[in-house]
Amino acid sequence: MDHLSITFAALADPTRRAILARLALGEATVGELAEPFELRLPTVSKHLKVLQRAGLVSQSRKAQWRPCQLEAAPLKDAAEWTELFRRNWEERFARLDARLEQTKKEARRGGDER
Amino acid sequence: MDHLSITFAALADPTRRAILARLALGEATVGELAEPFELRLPTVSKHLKVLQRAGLVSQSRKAQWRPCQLEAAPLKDAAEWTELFRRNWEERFARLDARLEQTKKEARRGGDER
DNA sequence: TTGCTATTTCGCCATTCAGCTAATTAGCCG
DNA sequence: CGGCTAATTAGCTGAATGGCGAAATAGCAA
Repeated sequence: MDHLSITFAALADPTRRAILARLALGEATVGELAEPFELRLPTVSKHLKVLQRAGLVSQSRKAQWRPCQLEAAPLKDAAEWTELFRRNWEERFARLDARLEQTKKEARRGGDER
Repeated sequence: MDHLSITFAALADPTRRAILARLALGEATVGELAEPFELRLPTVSKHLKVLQRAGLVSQSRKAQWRPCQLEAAPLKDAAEWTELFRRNWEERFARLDARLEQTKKEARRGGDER
């Protein structure tokens, strides 16, 4: 699987997006991350593994805790893809729109030349 | 499932992103979309349904053809979420970084006042 | 060592998903 | 009508996913 697909897949879950939002406020342990959701630890642990596979989260060690930290790089890639795509398309759309406008104008002032 | 999750999930497949890219060039029938991939029609049809559920593609009818068209609105939502998140986080990161810089400076010039 | 806490790994189950083939529907044309 | 093409639906598979509880691991503390 390509990087972009893995990133989008990781973002395609509200729980995982909430985890990311929480991590944006600063490091947190797995337990701390689990607390606001009504989810068992193993479940959260699995979500974290998905996020790590996407490179969105990294984990360090402090005694028996494994604090998680946000990593923004893949998010940047995803944002870039989406933005670029959208911009390209809107440009194209604008050009198409202009052409239709033009055609309409020609039709109004002449009818069937061309 | 929420809108954003559905959109991200739809984007989390290279085939579907390729279909969107093709549609950015203009309308296409299901057969035309299927051709460049080595995929059977029903498979492409299923991908299209996922894209439609996400509101990324709309389908009209022309005789026995069902030309597909790109719809950009959900992409905008996804881009916005990602960009906003990233920007927020980078701001926060910059602030944290500045604070660390500050702490380092204080440590250098004094040691343990606080 | 024993015990306590934090976290992961291991199975298990139900659901979803990407792919296929075969069959069905929809619409044209002769 | 009958035949042709386009596309969808139905039904199947294997793989992945999200949830769980139970067991294993890692590290501190007494």
